[in-house]
Amino acid sequence: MNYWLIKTEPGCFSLDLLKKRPDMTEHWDGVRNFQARNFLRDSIKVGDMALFYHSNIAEPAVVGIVDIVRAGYPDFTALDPNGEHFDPKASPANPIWYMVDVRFRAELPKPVSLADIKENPLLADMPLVRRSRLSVQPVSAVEWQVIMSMGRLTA
DNA sequence: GCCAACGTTGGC
DNA sequence: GCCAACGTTGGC
Repeated sequence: MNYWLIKTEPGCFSLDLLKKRPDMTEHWDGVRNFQARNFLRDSIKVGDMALFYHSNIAEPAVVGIVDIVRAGYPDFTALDPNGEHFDPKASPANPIWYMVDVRFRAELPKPVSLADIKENPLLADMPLVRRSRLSVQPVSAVEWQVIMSMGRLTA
């Protein structure tokens, strides 16, 4: 079982949206970065959990956690010429891009902001802090526990 | 809205 | 295969 952090802009895919449909899964699609793609395709497994991070807003923060309910499979949004995530190089035989399905698990009673994360020396090695724009990144067990505790979420 | 970081593209 | 130009991300 591994831990991850996935970023979304709440304008297009917010935790609230997931929360409203606790019994449904959602495709987490549109990732167009090779390093992130590799994690989605090769590393993320069913049963893994991910921190749900809202970016590109006034106070970017980890706002909740989601379960990975389906491991990497081809991101069909790359094949839709009218879609926002269309990639002319992708084809059914060579999908290039991958996505996973996630399901709402919990909301953090206290969102953990990027500022909070930067202040905590235990979290200094997170790619998030190292100014990476990576939209899917691994999280260590220790980092996970620290963020759970900062977010006042008890298992 | 600005701009720094950084990944990708394409000419050579 | 180098590297300049360009596009995107995302914090501020």
